[in-house]
Amino acid sequence: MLSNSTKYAIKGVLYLALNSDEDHKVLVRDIFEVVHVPEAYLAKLLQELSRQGVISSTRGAKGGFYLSEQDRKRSLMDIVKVIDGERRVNSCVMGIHNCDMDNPCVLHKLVGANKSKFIKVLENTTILDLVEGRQDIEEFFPL
Amino acid sequence: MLSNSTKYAIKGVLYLALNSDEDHKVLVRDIFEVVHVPEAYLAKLLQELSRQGVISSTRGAKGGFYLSEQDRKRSLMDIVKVIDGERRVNSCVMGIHNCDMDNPCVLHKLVGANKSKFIKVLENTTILDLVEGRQDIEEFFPL
DNA sequence: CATAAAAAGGATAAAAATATCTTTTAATCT
DNA sequence: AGATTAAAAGATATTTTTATCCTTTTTATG
Repeated sequence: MLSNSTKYAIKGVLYLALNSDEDHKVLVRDIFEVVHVPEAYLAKLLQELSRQGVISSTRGAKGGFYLSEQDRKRSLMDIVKVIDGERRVNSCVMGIHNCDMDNPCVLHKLVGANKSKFIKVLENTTILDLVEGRQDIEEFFPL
Repeated sequence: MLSNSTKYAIKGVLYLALNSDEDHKVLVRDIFEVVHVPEAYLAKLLQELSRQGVISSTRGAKGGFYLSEQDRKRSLMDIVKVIDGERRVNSCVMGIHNCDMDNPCVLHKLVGANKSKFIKVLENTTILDLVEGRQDIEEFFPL
């Protein structure tokens, strides 16, 4: 359902949520070991998230990646959409053509309810929610 | 969550459930177009299912794939396990090491309940259930 | 303004998943 | 027995995903 890339991206963003802000930018070099994602690959993922406005970054000396206050209000789904694309998430669990939430196949009836909830969770949970103790982020590390 | 291969396999088995029995074996050649899976690839998947005893087959003239009465009592999870392997299904949604249903990470708390239900559905739904109108299989074709 | 720091971008490589092709083995039917 | 049919098995090819490397551009600062 979620690609490894998306999982990596979420881990990276959670790290930023815990360790960065406008004044404390973070280098990929400092994240990748903690979250167990290859440095260059994590860089690529964060770059893409930044390009799409889901996270923030500045180049050059004293630069790095960080989360603005706005960024923290992003949902997990925002990350998923950037990395996996909307299609992957919304498409039929069974890969059946012409089948989606509105026009479900048998397997959807069986499984779709769960999937819908899963998607809603992703949509309704922000980075902030996760960090602000609504979920106990501590347990999340080491990732 | 489910690989394409597993989805293909489920489609193939459902076709067998609807169109085969001990006396009416079915050739891959007759299935693949209906379920929209490449012939040789579907053959591979069905062979594996047969080898693992989830479906039945005989070689040679009058041979083919079919579902015995026993086979029909198999759960969807049995198919998933053969094709994707147990690990893939049971492993952490987030790919976090040392995290599973018993020892869940944050994302598990968030998402795990849905996943558990999803798994239970797969475990508790047999081929027979799907075919015997407990689920309306007709809608399932064309796959 | 020079230099160093850091993300961005492009091109390539490796691995995994998906798919195909060819040969072998087993069953059935003259 | 021999011919034919069809799955099983093995080898190979393609595509997608994941990952790395190297160069370029941007920015801050001494």
